[in-house]
Amino acid sequence: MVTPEPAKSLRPPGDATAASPAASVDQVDTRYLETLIGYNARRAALAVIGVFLPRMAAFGLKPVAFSVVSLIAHNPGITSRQLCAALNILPPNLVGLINSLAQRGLIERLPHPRDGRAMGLHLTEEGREVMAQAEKTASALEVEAAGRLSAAERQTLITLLRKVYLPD
Amino acid sequence: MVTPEPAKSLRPPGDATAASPAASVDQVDTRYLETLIGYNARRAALAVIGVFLPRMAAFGLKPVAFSVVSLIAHNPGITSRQLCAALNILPPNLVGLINSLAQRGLIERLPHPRDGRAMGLHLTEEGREVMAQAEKTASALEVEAAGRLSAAERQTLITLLRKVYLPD
DNA sequence: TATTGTTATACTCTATAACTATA
DNA sequence: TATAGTTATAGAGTATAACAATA
Repeated sequence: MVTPEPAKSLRPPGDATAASPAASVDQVDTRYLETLIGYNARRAALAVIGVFLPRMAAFGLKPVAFSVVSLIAHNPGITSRQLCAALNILPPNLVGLINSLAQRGLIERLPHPRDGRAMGLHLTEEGREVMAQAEKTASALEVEAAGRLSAAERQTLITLLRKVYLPD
Repeated sequence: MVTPEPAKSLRPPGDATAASPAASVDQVDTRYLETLIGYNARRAALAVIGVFLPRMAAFGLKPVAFSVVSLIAHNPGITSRQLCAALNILPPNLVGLINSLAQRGLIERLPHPRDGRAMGLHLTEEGREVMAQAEKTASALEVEAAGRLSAAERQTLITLLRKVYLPD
């Protein structure tokens, strides 16, 4: 018998890097990747978005669109440039989104009170109604997406994540 | 004077939703979005990737490629299908990546010991050398990316993130 | 019949350069 | 000159359908 028995899923605590050339893998060892914040943050974000997408499809809002409309709701008169800075979006990529939101009647562009180049963004009455429901859904969805976390753990997680991506 | 004074950055604790039609925004209020785990996780992941990309460009490895090579390093003989399942990648999107890694001489495909359809993936000697440096860089980069977090906080963050995206 | 790896392809997301109008 | 918004376009990332070889 040249072929060894299938490797047991339990590997030495050190590592499994040294193995025979023709080895096969039973249980995939992801322990190293799981020591990296970037890896875990990305996996967690994609998992939450996976729950977010089908639920928010009822409102026709994908994650970025939801963020944009939410910021307009809480910052009446915000400009495209301010949205881009706050959400790390590039201006050309926001144009189409703003257009479609305006066409759907969720937002409207009013002239900026002090800068003739800029447009202040505001929710329409329909936009306010849709967003009230959408934010309610998004907040409820949090519990479902992070079902194994207690309220205190959720707060801790958010605090730590903000420390990662916020300057200072 | 019809135009009101620019709104102060301090807003009432309740919210700033109600404001005059022609209002302009001084400081953008992102407090609602920051109550959402998905929003924070996505922002944090993008921030870490922003540090990761230029540093790992020296090895010619972007995040997904790094994850793939790392899993091959720690799981010699892993198959494409297993990589896809572990990293949530779709098979057609892995083909080109595996090809380029093989062409660069970092990995090699050996026949699977017990499944004639599958190929076991292994690092070459050069792949082992590159990956040793790459993982060293990635781990050092963690401290830089999460500079404001203590070691204990980093561990807490990782534990909480895993609870979000891992089943069970 | 089910699965591995693959091709072809489409769709979405993100990035860069350049233009206009206002400041 | 600098900035807000826009256009056009390119590139990267991600998705589905269908196929050949093997289980």
